[in-house]
Amino acid sequence: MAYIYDIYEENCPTRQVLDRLADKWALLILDRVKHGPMRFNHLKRDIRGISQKALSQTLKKLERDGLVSRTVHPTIPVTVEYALTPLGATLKETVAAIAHWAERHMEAVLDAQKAYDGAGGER
Amino acid sequence: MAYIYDIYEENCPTRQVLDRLADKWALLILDRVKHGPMRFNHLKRDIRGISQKALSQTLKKLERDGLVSRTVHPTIPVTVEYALTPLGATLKETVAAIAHWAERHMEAVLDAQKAYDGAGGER
DNA sequence: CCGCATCCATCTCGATACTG
DNA sequence: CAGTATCGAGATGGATGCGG
Repeated sequence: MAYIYDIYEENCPTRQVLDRLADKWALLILDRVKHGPMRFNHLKRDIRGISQKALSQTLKKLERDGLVSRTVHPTIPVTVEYALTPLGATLKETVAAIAHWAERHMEAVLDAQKAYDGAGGER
Repeated sequence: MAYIYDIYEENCPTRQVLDRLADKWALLILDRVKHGPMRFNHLKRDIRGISQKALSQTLKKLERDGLVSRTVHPTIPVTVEYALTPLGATLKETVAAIAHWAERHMEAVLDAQKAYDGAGGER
């Protein structure tokens, strides 16, 4: 299987996109938002362990990449909703595939880690 | 679609696996290695921009996770080959899906970035 | 050829505090 | 509610030199 672009080349545009996806928080946010719009603090509450800063930064990147939309409702106080854009929606299946792989093979990975650490890691 | 584990929970084992995959170099290495065993310096040459340190570290993580195998051939000088394990092979399709999404939608992302930067980014 | 050790610049991240 | 600003700590990355 060949690529149109050489993804092993530096500065390959595909790599830049790959870099964005290769982000722990980005994947979780995309997965969390795929069922419908969500507010900032709702995301922050749901995605345990993410700091406000990381959430803010990651959302901004995703917005810049056109994957997530940001809608401000002029209520008092303001509410801001984040949702998948049509472009972002095309990622749904891929993100789900990653998450499900992680689920299915998590135990095997954990076992491999144990075996590895037990074999050569101890001193 | 529900998950067996709550991937939004901290310390969820699935998240740990996700974190490993959410790595720029890991994805590139897995993709590069999926057609057969490769030597260390071959990988280093092919994956432009990766430092020896990053390659070495990422390979070790992948080996620990049981995704990549490391085989030392006692030649002089030694040659070391890295290959997908059976577990790693189950990731082939998923990694390919990510890479192909990046390829297909790269232009849209680049356009979105341009629009975003042009609209509110300039000062 | 493979890869670890070290040094050092850089960056990222989390916690905290403050604004519209 | 939804962020931005700031700061210090820790992780990360590249460059270099050495050893098996």
